[in-house]
Parts: sequence; structure tokens; C-alpha cells
Amino acid sequence: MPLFVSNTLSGLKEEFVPLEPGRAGLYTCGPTVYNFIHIGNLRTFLWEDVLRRHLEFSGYAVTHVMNITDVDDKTIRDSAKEGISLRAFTERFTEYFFEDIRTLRVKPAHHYPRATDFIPQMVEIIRKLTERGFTYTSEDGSVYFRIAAFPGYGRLAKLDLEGIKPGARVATDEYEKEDVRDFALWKAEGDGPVAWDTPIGRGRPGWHIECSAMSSHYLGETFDLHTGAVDNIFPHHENEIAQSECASGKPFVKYWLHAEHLIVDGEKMAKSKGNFYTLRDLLEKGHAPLAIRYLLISVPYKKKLNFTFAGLEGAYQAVDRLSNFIARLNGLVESGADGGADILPQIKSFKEGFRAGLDNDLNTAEAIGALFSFIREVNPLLESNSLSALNAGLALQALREADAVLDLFPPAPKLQEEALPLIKEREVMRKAKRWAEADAIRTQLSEMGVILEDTAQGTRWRKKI
RNA sequence: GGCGACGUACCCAAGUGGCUAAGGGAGAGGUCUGCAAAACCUCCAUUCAGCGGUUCGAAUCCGCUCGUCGCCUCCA
Repeated sequence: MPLFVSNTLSGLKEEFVPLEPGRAGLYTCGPTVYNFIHIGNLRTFLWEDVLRRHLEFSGYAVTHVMNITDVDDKTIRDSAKEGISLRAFTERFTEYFFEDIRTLRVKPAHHYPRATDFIPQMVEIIRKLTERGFTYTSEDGSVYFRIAAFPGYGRLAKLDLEGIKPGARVATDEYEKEDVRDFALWKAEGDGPVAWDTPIGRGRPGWHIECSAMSSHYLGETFDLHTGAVDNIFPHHENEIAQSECASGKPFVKYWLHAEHLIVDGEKMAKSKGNFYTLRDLLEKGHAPLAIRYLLISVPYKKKLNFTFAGLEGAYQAVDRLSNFIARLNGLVESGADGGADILPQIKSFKEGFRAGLDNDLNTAEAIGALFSFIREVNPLLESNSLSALNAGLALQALREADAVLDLFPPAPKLQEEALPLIKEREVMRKAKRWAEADAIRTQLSEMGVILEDTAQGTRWRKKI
């Protein structure tokens, strides 16, 4: 079954057909590294991770590029505030960014280009645009893109250009522009501290030009997929299209995909509202990375995700349930039991349901629904000891395949050295019916992150996720 | 003002014309159990914001009303 995605450009759900069979070029808008990323950023990055993984799962050779925006008003402002170089400042937050996405198991992109490493390529695009008459230079030497010269402008954001007129909400103090709708390709900096000397003068790039330069560098002038959150549609992506298409004379991107925002308790997340969370905030409160990952990918990207702590608790329970299921299957495989029910039909329907969900515009809710339906079907068989090791192994294999996309499997269970003697000691206490001592040890282990479950087949341990 | 998304149980959420409205969490009762945990069984929306309409048939299509959220120059 083919993959369908919602293309912002057409406003329709379209079948994904790559420019080159078997390959997919994916450019995802990355962070501006002036602070820790927040859970809204993560929602988008995690959805992009699911997209990339599902493309790979579907057999495409994916080239994934994510930019690191390391020069803009905020990075310049905050590095100056700290009195350190822009590079030192942005490198620190870039490292934090990598740590955070690693914590949430986001598969690394193949390339993470930094804007400041691509100044010559940006200048080249601006030069081309100038050659073709799409730019003008203001008195101070800044270069602007002339929107009036590009008839396709506003197509992505479905903007009524007549609606954006001087006055209204647009600041009119930028008198050097011919038209307020025009945007800066190059900002002249004179003797400012953050500037590059280039053939088009001393200055720094405008915001949008980096993505045009870096995407075409790695993926070509026309590529398959470009993603971001809905707020990127305008002006960022609209302007990228204008720059790239006017410079190359070719269509820029085939599929534009945009994630809806995460909101908190039904409201827009904002520092001023006190409902603003970074990943680090949640980890400090003791929330498990896997629960966060689950929660943020469980709502399909086209829907706003309402983040609540109750929801995060629920996500933890769900992941725990999956983890427990996997542990039981593993136990059964190790036992080597034979005979019992054949669950091939259940496995088949799980695989099909899971895949159909993801193929349907990355409907993770549908896919995860198929996963838990499968768990509900198999658990009774585990309970009644009517499943063979062979079938348990097949079930695990199917789960692992699905996990190539979700990546929600619990970390490989590894018991601390000091835990095993405690578990054995507790067994002795239990046999002697010295319950108080046995329970004390169980509590102690629980504090170490080891959960014990006494079953008819003996005591089972698993790690807290 | 322009453009757009959305309103399904206590919470999250799938479903986009036709079997008994997925799934997760929470909750209630039961089985198992030294207790706990896990698991299992049962219950938990005659109904999909409201009102009309189209249709043999609608949560799904159309219209209106109410409500929520977002974008409209640098916020993922």
C-alpha cells in the first residue's frame, strides 16, 4: 500500500511518489540554537523522526538533512549578552540540542549543516537572484527580495497578497524597502561584530536564505520532502520557495508537510503563561523519556497535541504495558515451550493495521491502536500458558519490525550487580514466609528501579522504564 | 477583516456514507495472589457541540448557530 501525505502546497492528501524511485530527499527545519528546545519543538522533531523512519521502513533510501540555525537576531543578542563569541554560544546549545534528541531516541539526520558554514553558497544564490532581477539593494547595502517579481508568491500559505498592505499589522518603519512584503536576503552590518565580508558586501544572511542554500547543496535544486511546524509556512517556507525557485528556475519541493502545534492544557504554550516546558523540565520532574516520546508521537501530526501531565502519566502506563508484554514474550522464548495456539493470523492483522495506519498520512494513533489490539489478543494466551516459544518469537519479531518506526522498546534489561543477590535473598525469605523482610527487599529493589513480580513460574524481575 | 484547523465517553484519541463507534489512560466489580505487581474477565458513548437538510442509510456530505485554537514578516 502506498504512503499518503498531506501536502500543504495542494491542501490535499497525496500519494508519495519520489522524484527518483526508491529514494527520498528529506529536509526538516531544525532549531535556532539560542536556548534549550521545548516540548513543542520536540513534537515536531519526533514526528519528523517517525516520517523518516517510516520512509525507511517502506524501503526508501532516505537522505535526511536538518539545518542548525546559528546566526539570527536572538543568537547574536544572547551571545553578546554573555560576552562570548557567536560560535561558542551556538555550539553550546547545539550540543544540548543533540543531547535532547538523543534522549528521545530521534534518529540522527545524515547532515546537520550550520548556517554560518554556508555563507558562500547563500551569497551565490543571492548573486543569481540579482542577476535575474529579483533583488534590489537598499541604501545601507542590505539586499531584499522583490516579491512583486515572483507571481507564485503566496501559493503555499494561500495568502491574499492584497490583504497584506502597508499599515495594519505590518511595521512601516522599514522605509528602505520598496514594498513591506519584501524580505531581507542579506543584512548589511557595517562594522557590526557578526558579519562576513563577501562579494555582495559586509553583512549577514537573512533568515530564509540558509535553508535554500543548504537544502539544494545536499538534496538538489528540486527535492521530495520539506517539513516543519505550521508556523513555518509563512513567512519562512513561502520565502524559501520564492528564493529557490527564482534562483534555479525549477520547482523547489514536491511535498510540503507541516505539523500542528503542541498546546498545553488547551492553551498556547508560552513563557508568560507559565506553561512552557523544555525536555529538561520534564526529566527533572522524573518523567521517563520513553513516556515523553510515546505521548508526543501518539497524536497524528496534523492534529494539535494537547499536552497535560495526566496525559503524560497515561503515556507512561501505555509504554509500561508494552514493556511488560515484551518481557513476557521474551520469557516465553527463553523457556522453549512448545505446542499451543498459532497466532499467525493475529500477527498478520497487527502488521497490516500498523502499516495501514502509518501509510495513512502517518496516522500514529491508528498504528498504535493496532499494536495494542494485538497485545490484548495475545495476553490471554500468555496468561493461560497456551503459546509456544516459537509463536512468542514470531510475535516479538513483528513487534521489533514495528519498533523500527516507533522506537518504544524498553532499554535492554540489565540488572545491577547488587540486585541479583537481593532477589535471591528475598526468595529465601519468601520460602520461610518471612514476609516483612521479603517486602523490605522488594521495596529496596524498587527504589533501585527493579520491579519484582511473583508468578506461578517464579519471581520475575523487570526494570522500571 | 482575510486564511485555516477543530469540537467523538471522566481525560487523550481512531474513525471521513453502510458489520455491535478502534485503541490508551483513569474508574468500578471479579479471578489469581502471603501481600504487592502484572495479567485476565466483566462494566464504562443507542451516541459523535447544537439545529436543520441531502440520502434507503451520516459522527462521516451540505447549510446555519454556538464554542475552541492557530496563522496573516522572522514563534517548531
